[in-house]
Amino acid sequence: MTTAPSRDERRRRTEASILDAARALFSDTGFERTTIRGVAARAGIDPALVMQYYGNKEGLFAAAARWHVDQSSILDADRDELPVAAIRDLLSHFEDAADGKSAAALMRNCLTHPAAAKVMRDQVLCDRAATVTAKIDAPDAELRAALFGATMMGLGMARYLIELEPLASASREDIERLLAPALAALLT
Amino acid sequence: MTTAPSRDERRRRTEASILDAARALFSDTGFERTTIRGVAARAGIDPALVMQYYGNKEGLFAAAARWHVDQSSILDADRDELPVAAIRDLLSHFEDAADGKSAAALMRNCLTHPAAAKVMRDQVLCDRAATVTAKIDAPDAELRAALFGATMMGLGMARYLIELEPLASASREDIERLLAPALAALLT
DNA sequence: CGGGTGAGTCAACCGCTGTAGAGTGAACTG
DNA sequence: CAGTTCACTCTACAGCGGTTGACTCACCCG
Repeated sequence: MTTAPSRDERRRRTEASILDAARALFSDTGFERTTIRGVAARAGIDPALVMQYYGNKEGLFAAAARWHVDQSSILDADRDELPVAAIRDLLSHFEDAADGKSAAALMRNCLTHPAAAKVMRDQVLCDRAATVTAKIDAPDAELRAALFGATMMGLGMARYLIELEPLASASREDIERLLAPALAALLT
Repeated sequence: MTTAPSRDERRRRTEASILDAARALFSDTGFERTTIRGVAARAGIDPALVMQYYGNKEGLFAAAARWHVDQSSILDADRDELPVAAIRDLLSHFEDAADGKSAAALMRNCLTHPAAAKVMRDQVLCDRAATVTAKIDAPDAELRAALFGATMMGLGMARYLIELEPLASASREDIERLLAPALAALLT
């Protein structure tokens, strides 16, 4: 038998279970259809505790729906490697056990929730577009980068949120093989 | 001065103004944040009248958010014309004064509303993918068509819903010129 | 051991929103 | 002109859901 967890340990685990539950619900059913009561029930605690830790529903959402940009492999890829790097980056993001739900929660709500829309537009699309823009030397570089980003977003939504077949169950290799040339065509 | 409108005429105008108001709100703020009261206020009538005409909120949404597939120009395009035809089709759809709001309402909610998701997946993405699949003669035709559809969806969302610059204010010609080769690369 | 701190609970409030039912007055019909 | 239909309104209900404040109890510290 294990020793009883300390108070701090308990708190950390509770917060984590709240975030897990919130990510699952926000990413599956969206912000509006997710209720504090639902999150609390899934986490096995009282709704008021969620409020105590995150202030309000917006705060919970902000904590649960993030896009982890830490080490994106597109930063140190040159132009020819960019398509493959971007695809791998996106797929890894969604299939990562820890970050996947968080990314899905953000993307699921980016069309209907103001805060999610802002993060998506400013941090995800614009920042990456700037990176892409810097790497290509063609007229209309910004527009090409924006189309690049739009395509990647469409891929993520169709595969992971809408679960469009056969895209949803295709292998990473097949997606890379077919999509990379198309992305490359955007950059030249 | 004009003669007083007949009862039928009044009714038609009222229904149209309700649908207009509903499309504007559904496409701007999404299904959940749109209220029957808000629609009624915008249409200048009583909330109960909305219920009387459309039964409930779901019925109103179903009537307001549609994808008009009547004459899609991708049907009689051969493989080489497909990219340009698909782009023109999408842009026309959204920029059409009558259908644009309706299409935006559907797309805005396709990640968070079950009925919108179903229409988007089955009628828009799958049907068009089948059309595309039939026109290309390559291995992985279905997957290519799905990626094609995902890219088009990403374009629509980024340009019209997220309004990502410089994509949102780019000319149709520039988008065609840059994106068509990329789509073509998906089909070969 | 005894006071304090903080995790977690309970019960309740209250505004919003979808929805229902009765009512009203003007337009149509015979 | 009398009766009927129908567009439209008013009022009210009922449940859901975010949010709150007081409470309980176990753990930590001096």
